[in-house]
Amino acid sequence: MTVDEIIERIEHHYLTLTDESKHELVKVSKMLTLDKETILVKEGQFADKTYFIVQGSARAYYLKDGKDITDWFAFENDFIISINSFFLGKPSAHYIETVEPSTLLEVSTDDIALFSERYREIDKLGKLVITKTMLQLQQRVVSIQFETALQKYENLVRIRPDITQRVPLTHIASYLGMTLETLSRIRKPERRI
Amino acid sequence: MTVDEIIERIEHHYLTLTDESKHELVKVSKMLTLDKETILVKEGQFADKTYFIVQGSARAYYLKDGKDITDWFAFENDFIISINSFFLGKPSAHYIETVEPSTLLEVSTDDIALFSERYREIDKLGKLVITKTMLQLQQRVVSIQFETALQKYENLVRIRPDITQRVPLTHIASYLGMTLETLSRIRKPERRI
DNA sequence: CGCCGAGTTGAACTGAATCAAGAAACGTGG
DNA sequence: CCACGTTTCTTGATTCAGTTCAACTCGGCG
Repeated sequence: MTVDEIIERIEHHYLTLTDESKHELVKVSKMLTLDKETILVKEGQFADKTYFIVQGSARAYYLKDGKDITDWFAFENDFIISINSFFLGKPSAHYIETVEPSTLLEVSTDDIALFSERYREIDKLGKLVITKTMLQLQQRVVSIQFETALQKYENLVRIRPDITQRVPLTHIASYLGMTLETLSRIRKPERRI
Repeated sequence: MTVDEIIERIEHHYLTLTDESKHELVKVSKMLTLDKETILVKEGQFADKTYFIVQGSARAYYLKDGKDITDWFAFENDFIISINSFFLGKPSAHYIETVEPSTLLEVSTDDIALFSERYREIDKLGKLVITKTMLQLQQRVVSIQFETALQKYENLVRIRPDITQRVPLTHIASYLGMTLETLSRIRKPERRI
């Protein structure tokens, strides 16, 4: 898969870009093929890259009292960045790593900023990504707050049925805000197949 | 306070607008003075207005099994909308009402959409508001997920010390995802003053 | 002055956490 | 291709934070 084809996929999933901005994007985009568990961003680092997931998956996580807490998953056609580093210019509070062997598109944050100023559609693309993220977070707040462990798990599986095949349960448990033991117990009754 | 002055306040808190876009905004903005507990948006309604809070406060809430659950507060210089209606064009899942007697600026969503296309700064203003909301939601997920009831309450009070003076405890409790009884118990030990 | 909604307090209950073992799956080298 | 060690997941017993249900207090308002 070429960078051009990937940009087309971004257009397909988000919005159409002008030829000029697309051309500029292609020039600064780098395709990466990585093993699983490859760290893209470390805590404390200024996250100066934005990643688009072509194939595979990644997660953002942080350490809370030594425990690894996942707080975002990204799959095919998702973007992933360290949001507080990107938007607040602060050192990243998160690590970001691939979960599966993955193909990613990497663009430097500086280029994104430059192109957002220069090309309105790139700015709109950013706005669209942020909007989707915001709506997803909103849903997540509701889900965390008033659903039982089982409901939260079922919700996640409904939205992303293949997640249990692709991501270790530990990460799913911490993402859902429960212990691995609880997740295991919840899953048991429905482990047909 | 005039509409012009309010627009200046928006500029001060968000970003500078061009004279032209400001002028257009003033033309379509309406100032409202409302009693407390005035409903601005009803569930099921297409939320076709955006509100900026000049003075006072408002909240977005929904009914879950008949119970009133607050999921957003807005105070001076905040915007408040029904996000799923605004961004997904769906009927609102939320009610929005004033909490205190309030002064609001009202702009129709159609005008916002029009101006966002026409004036780049308006689009950027929207992006900025969404970005801030996203970051706040992100923080909230972390807070809900791994903090005790006491820590969540203390966090909220740290960010917004006057909230307990301005908003009934029932709303604060549901916003924090706990019962009123729990909130009451938590507050007791520190109810000095 | 008495009522009513908001907040408080108490006692029993419960969903999930914690701590502690085990079982299964996985991959690495012989 | 199998044995061994490591990591991932499961299961069990106990504990605990927060819920639920119920009664009570307080302050404001008609």
